[in-house]
Amino acid sequence: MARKSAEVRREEILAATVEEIEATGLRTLRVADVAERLGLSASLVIYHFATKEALVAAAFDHAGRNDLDHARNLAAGTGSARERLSEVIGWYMPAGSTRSWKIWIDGWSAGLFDEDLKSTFSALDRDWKTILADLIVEGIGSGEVASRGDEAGAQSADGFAEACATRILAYLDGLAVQLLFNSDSVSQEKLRAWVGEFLTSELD
Amino acid sequence: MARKSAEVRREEILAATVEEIEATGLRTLRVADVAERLGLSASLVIYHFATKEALVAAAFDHAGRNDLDHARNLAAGTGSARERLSEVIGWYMPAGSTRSWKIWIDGWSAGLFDEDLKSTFSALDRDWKTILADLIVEGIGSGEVASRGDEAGAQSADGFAEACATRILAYLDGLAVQLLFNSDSVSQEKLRAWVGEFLTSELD
DNA sequence: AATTTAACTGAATCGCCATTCAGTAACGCG
DNA sequence: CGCGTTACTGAATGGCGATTCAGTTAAATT
Repeated sequence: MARKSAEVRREEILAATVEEIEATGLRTLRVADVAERLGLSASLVIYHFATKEALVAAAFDHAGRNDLDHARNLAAGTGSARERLSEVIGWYMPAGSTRSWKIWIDGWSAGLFDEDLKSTFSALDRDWKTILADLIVEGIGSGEVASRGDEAGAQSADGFAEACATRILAYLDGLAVQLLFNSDSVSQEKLRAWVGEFLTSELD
Repeated sequence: MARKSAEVRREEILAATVEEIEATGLRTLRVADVAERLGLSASLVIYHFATKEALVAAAFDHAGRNDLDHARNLAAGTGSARERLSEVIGWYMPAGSTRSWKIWIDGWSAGLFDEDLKSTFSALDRDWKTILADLIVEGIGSGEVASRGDEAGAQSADGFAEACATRILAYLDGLAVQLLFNSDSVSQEKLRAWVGEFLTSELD
C-alpha cells in the first residue's frame, strides 16, 4: 500500500473530497466514502485532517484556490483587457467549464451557518472580484471599456470596476442556479448570449 | 394539552419547521427541535409527516406557496403593470422583505441531490416566472414596456417576457447570494439601485 | 543494520437522532 | 353517557458514522 508524504496524501484526499461532494453532496458526505475513493481507511483521513468539519473546510478552500489560480492565468494572458475579461468570465460561467457549480451551491448553504466556511467564501469572492475589477480598470485605462461614472457612490474608476464586478458575478451566480434547476428555460447558448449582452450594457 | 385538528396542527408544524431551518439550517435540523418549538413531542411530528424527509419537503413547498400567494396578490393589485412588476420584484428582492433567503439557498443545495425537492423548486420557479412574464406581457400590451423583439430565439412577446423574467430572477438570486456573503460590498440601497437599472435596461 | 519517525489500518467505541410502539386521553357522535 | 376515533406522549430501539486507539509496517536517519 504505497505510502506517500503527508503533503501529497493531503492533496489527494482533498481532491477526492471535492469529487465526492460534487457527486453526492455535502449532506450525505461520509469520510468513509472519501477514503474508499482512494482505497484508504477512514482513520487515515481523520489522521490527516483531525475532523470531518476541518476536512470539508480545507476541501472548499482547495477547490476555490484552484479555480482562482486558473482564472489568474487567464487574466495574465495575452490579448486585450476586454478579451481576457471575457475569458475569465467564460471560465466562471456555469456552462461548459470543468468548474463545478454544485459544490458551490452546497458550500453557500453550509456557509450560512458556519462562520469559518462563510469567511472562506467571502475571501474567494473578494479574490474573484479583484481579478475582474483589475481587468475592468485596465480596460478603462486603455479606452476599451466605457466607465459609467454617473453611478451613485462610485466616484472613481476603481469604485465603478468593483461594483461592476459584483454585479457580473451576481448575475453569473444567479444564472448558474437557473441552469441547475430549470435547464429547460436556460440553454447554454442562451446563457452565453445573455451574459454577452449584460457585459455590453455594463462595459460598453 | 390543547388538541387540534390534523390540518391545523400540520400547518403549525410546517411553520415551525421553516422557522427552524431559517434559524439554524437544514444541515442541523432535528425533528425534536421542531417539536420543542411548539412544546410538542417529536413523535407527534412523525405521526403527522411519517418521515423527516417528507416534513422538509412539505415545509419548503409550504413556504414557497406562501410567498407566491403574496406575490400574486401584489400582481393583481391596482396600478400600472410596470408598477405592479416593481412591487412583485421588490417582494422577491433580498432586501427588507420578510421573505427569507437563507432557506432558499439551503433548499437549492438539498435539491441538487433530491429529485423530489428539485421538482418542487422547479415548479416554484416556474410560477414566479409566470407571474413576472404575465405582467411583462401586459406591460408590452399597454405600451409601458418596450419589447426587444430583436432577441434571438424570442419570436413572440411571450417568448421575450419569459426570457426576461428568467434573467430578472437570476439577477435577484445572484444578488441575494452576494448580500449573504459579502454584505460589505452590497448595501440595500445599492442593491435597489442596481435592480432598478437592470429593469430599465430590460424593459424600457 | 538498527532505530526512530511517521503513514497507515481494523476493530472498537460512543453519541446522536429518526423512527417505533404500546399506551393515554381528549374530542365527536350516537 | 358510553364508545370509537384520533391526537398525542415517553420510553425504547436501532442504525449510522465520526472518532479513538492500540498496534503494524514502510520509509528515513544514523
